[in-house]
Amino acid sequence: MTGRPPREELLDAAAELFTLRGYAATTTREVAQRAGLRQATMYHYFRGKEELLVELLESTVAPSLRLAARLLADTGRPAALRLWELCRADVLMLCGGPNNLGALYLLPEVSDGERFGGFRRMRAELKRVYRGLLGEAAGAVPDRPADPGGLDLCNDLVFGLIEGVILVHRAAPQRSVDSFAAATADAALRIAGVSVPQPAAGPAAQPS
Amino acid sequence: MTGRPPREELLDAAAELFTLRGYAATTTREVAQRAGLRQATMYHYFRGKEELLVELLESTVAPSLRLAARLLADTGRPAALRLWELCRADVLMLCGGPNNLGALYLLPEVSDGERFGGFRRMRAELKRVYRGLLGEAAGAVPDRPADPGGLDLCNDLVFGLIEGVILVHRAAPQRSVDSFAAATADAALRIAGVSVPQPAAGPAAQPS
DNA sequence: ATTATCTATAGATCTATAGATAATGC
DNA sequence: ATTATCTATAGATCTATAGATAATGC
Repeated sequence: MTGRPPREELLDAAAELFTLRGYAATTTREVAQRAGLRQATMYHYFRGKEELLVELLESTVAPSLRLAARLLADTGRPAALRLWELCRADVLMLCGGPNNLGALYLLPEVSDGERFGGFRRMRAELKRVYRGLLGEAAGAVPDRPADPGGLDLCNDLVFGLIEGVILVHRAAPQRSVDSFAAATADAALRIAGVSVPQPAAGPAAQPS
Repeated sequence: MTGRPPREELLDAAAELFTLRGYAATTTREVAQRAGLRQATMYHYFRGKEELLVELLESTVAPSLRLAARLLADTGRPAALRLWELCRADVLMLCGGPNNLGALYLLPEVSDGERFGGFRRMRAELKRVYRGLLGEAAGAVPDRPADPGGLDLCNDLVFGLIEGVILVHRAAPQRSVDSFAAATADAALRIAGVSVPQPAAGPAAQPS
């Protein structure tokens, strides 16, 4: 009747509480209680509260980064299509699942000190892949783009849109994540000025 | 030598600390200290820590809401142009100023309980103005749009982009906010599928 | 023997209030 | 008289550790 391993129960409980109330506002007692354990028992599985957050962050970005690397190397298909897929997958990752895991990225604690450096480095690496695909899709040579400043700005906007969906999803969590992800990927390519590659795979609403 | 009124010093200190470290992680002692006061003196100016955040939130969104109402009523000019101006002004509001005030919108505490309801209502009203301008710009009748679902989705994406710039700005705060705001407004119209109205007023980088 | 869990608690904070004192404005 | 500020502190937490007890696996 115990269900899943206590370690996972603790991570799930932390995910829910951290995303809902924030990191500092969540107590170790609440996390343990939601996992059906006493407060001190948490320390058998984790070094401390911080380790819970580190593990949640890295476990969400890691699969996304693996997919990104795969897509970047897959030079057989058009870059615009691969960029579209990456956008879509990231929106699914950020908004899918029972908890709004993407909300962890917004916690002010994360942009702070040493302890979340690993996550931040992965996130930066992911952004670099976006930039590479964007440069290819826009027809520039990756290592010497015609307009580096414009490319960086465009990359920031696309990346900002993808991270911004966390907020949209938090405001309207009832919407179907699947079609929302496709629509967001469409929007990302529109920001980039790249035509959406695959009408069949992206049947999202095209306003106006 | 005291500089500005203590009330403002306290608000500024709170803005800096809340945006940097978060609400729950910031102590009233730190806020007061940064304002050059003792911890207890804060309670002469504010009912409590919460009131600091409420005041910061409402004082940022209120001017934005006033501008939005003005733009919505200004039916003499094209809706696309007015939408562009609103986007630009909001980005300036969210990213301008010494502190990254927009980051307050991301705090998990804000989406929580009763106490920030006033702010959330203002924000919802602002979003409704976006929707109105977007509907007009897309050529639909405001009260009976041809594709309400598509309009809502598009509105969410545009609004998400605007809020997403908070994250972009947090990641790259050194960029000129002015040109960034114009580029974001351009991107918002591109998401909406509306052509950018005024090339002279929006000299932002157009990638590719 | 090791792993998992619990109770109890030390030590450190943190918010908000109480009450004193100084400064200001009639 | 009122406003602004301070010191001191009550009361409530919260994290992490210590140490005991039960369960598990050889």
